[in-house]
Amino acid sequence: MGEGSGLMRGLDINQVPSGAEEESMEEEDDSPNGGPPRKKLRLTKEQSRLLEESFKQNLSLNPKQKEDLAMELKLKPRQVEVWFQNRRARSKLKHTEMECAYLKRWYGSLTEQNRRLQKEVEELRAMKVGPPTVISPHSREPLPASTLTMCPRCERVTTNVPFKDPTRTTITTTATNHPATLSAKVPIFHSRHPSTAC
DNA sequence: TTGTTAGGTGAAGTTACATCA
DNA sequence: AATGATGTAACTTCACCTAAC
Repeated sequence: MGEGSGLMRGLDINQVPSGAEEESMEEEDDSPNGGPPRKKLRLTKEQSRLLEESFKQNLSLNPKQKEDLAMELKLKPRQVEVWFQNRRARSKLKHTEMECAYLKRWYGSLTEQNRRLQKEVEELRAMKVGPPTVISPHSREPLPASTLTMCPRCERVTTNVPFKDPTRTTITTTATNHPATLSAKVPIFHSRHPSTAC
């Protein structure tokens, strides 16, 4: 349905940066299907620079902007359009790759955090001494070890409130800031206990 | 007001060519 | 010189939106 089918079929785009091609650029390529192989334009440095500059200002162009830019670059509007489409795609791909890398780091961090906490749980269990020594800031009462968690940034043990099940042995972390629901934002630690806690 | 149609556009995926190691 | 990898211009298809009717 889009302009791609039919309209642009067989419309080979060869850059002819001579100025006299404005006319010929508008007409369809007379090569039939299966005709001569399509040539591939390589944009000049200056063209790329201008396109990039324009892209920084607008991620997409309206018809007038497209026309003007094409005129300025001595390209067809369609070429400018295609360039912007591909540029947006590259931009998105890059962002996705960065997000993927971030998630991998986050996963690694969580794995490490989990490992430390498991170790701590084991240690606390092994101690088998009476009541834990951590005092709740709220009730002023000693807290069970299972309510404790550790901030991986400051390495301090903090409480995992609200506390409901004293028999629970696994330590859960609140996932309200899961990065999958964010868009490449950083940070997750300290989410439950901001400035004052650490 | 609602439904239909055509045209325009963007996203996603693919193809094909140019370039380079 | 031949070749495989890579980058990217160009293409295809689909979905969505909007204006005209």
